[in-house]
Amino acid sequence: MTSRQNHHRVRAERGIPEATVARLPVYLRALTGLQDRGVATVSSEELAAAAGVNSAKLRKDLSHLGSYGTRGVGYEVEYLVYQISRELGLTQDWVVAIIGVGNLGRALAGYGGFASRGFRVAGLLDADESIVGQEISGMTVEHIDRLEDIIAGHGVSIAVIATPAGAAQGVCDRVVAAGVTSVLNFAPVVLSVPDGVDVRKVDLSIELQILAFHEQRKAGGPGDYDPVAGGGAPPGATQYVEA
Amino acid sequence: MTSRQNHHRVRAERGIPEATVARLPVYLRALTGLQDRGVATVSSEELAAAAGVNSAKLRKDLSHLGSYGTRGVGYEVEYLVYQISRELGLTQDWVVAIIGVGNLGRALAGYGGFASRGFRVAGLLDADESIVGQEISGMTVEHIDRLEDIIAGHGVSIAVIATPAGAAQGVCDRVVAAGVTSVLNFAPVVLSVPDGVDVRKVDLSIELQILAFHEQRKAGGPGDYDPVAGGGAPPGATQYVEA
DNA sequence: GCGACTTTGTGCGCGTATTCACAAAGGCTT
DNA sequence: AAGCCTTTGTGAATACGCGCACAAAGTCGC
Repeated sequence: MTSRQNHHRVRAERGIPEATVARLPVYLRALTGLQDRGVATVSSEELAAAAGVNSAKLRKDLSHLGSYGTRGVGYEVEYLVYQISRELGLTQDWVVAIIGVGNLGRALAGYGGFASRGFRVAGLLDADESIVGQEISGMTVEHIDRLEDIIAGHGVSIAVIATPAGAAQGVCDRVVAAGVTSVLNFAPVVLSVPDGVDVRKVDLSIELQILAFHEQRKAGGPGDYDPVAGGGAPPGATQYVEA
Repeated sequence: MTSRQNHHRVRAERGIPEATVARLPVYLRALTGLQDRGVATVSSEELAAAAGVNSAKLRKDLSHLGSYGTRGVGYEVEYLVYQISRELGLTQDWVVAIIGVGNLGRALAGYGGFASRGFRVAGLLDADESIVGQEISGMTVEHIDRLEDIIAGHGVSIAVIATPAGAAQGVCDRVVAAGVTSVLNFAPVVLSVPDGVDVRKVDLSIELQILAFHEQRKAGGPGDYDPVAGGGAPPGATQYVEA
C-alpha cells in the first residue's frame, strides 16, 4: 500500500509530537541568533517571543527533549542549541541531491542554508542535454541517467525534486527505488510513495492561494471584489502562519 | 499590539476551517487536471485519491462550501472548479510584488504558477544598485525606494519577501505600512506584523531539518551519542551561520 | 414506477494540540 | 539559613482535526 503525504506519523517510543518537531528548527534558528549576539541564557518567555510562539508551548516542546532548563533562570543557549541539533539529527551530515535544474533548482543550488546546517549537496541532475555539463554554484550538472549512480555513490539520503510536474512522480519512483527515504518535493503534484518514505511538499502556488482566500475574506467575503483592500483594520481578522 | 506567527483561527461566521482552506488548492489542482483530461464528473473517492487524502475528509471539506455533489453520482468537475476558485478568491486577479531579486526572487519571477492562477506580478524590487534595471522574465527590476509607489500604483495586495534575513523585517514593515495585508515570506526569520496581516512562511531549511529528524529516527533513533555529552561543551558540533 | 445500487453528507468517538494556571524547584539576598 | 522571587515543567481543560461508519438521497435498470 502506498502512503501519501502524511506528516502525522506515528510516534516512536521516544515520541516527540510532530507539531513539536516542526517547531524545533524555528527555536534553533532563534537560539543561534541569540548565540551570535553573545546571549548565554534565555527564558522561555524571551525565546518564545523570538520564535513567535506561546511560551507554555515552547516549554512543553522543550520538555519533550528532556529537562534542559533551570528554574528561576532559564535555558542555557549553547546547551539548548546542541540538544536541539542532536535531536533533529543535525550533528551529522546529510547528503542531498537536487533533481531538476530549472529556475528553482538553480536557486536551491545556490542557497546558503544548505551547507550551513549540515546538508551537503552531492549532485545536481537534469534531463535536459543543454543543461547537463553546465557549472552551477560550483557544481557540474549531471545527466539524470546517472541518478542511481550518484545516489549510491555519494550516499544520498534526501532527494530534492524540482522538476516540472510531469516528471516528478517518475523521478520520485527512481530515487525511492534507489534507496532514498526522504523527499522534498517542489513540483506541484501529489507524490505517491511506499510506506516508510517521507515526503514534504513546498508549493508556492498553494501558499498564494491560501493568502488569497484570507485576503478576500478581509475584503468582504467570496464574490466581493476589491483587491486594493489595503490599509483598513479588518474586523475579526485572522492570523496564520505555519507551513 | 503586535501579534506574531502563532496562530489561531478566529472563526468567522462563514467559518471554513483552516485545515480545509489549506487543502482546497490541492483539490483544485487535481480537478483542473481531470478537466484537462475531459472528465466531467468525479466521485469523492477518485478525487480524494488524486489529491492524496481520505475520501471522508474530502467530502467534509467540500461540505463546508455547500452541497455541490449529487448522491449516487459524484461531483461535476467544472462546477466544483468554479466553486472552489470562487471560495479561494481566484475569480479575481491578485497583484503581487516580489521584493528581493536574488537567486530565489529570480526563480519566483519566472515561475509559471503565478499567472495561471490569477496572480499578476506587478513589480520586482531590490536594493542592490547593480541589479536594479536588469530585465528579468520580461520585467525590469525597480529600486526598493519605489516600493510604496509601486504598491499604491498597482494596487499590490500580496507581497512576496525573498530578501536576505536581515532585510526582511524592515521590508515587511514597509509593505504593511503601505497597506499590504498578505505576506509570503521566504526569508528565514519570524516576521512580526500587526493584527489583521497574514503571513505565511516558506522555509527550505526548516523542511530539510524536519526530514533529517525523521531520517535519523529511521536510521536508529537520535542516538549516535556523543561521548562529550557534557553540559556546556557543545563539541565540534555543527556550526550554524545565519544565511 | 420500483427496487437495487451507488455515493454523498455527517454524527460520533478518538487522538492530538494548545493554552491556562500553578506547584515545584532553584537562585539570590539579607 | 531562611525567605523571597523568578522561571520551569506539567496537570487539566478546551479546541481541533481526522476517519469510521451509516443513514439519507439520488440514479439507473428493468
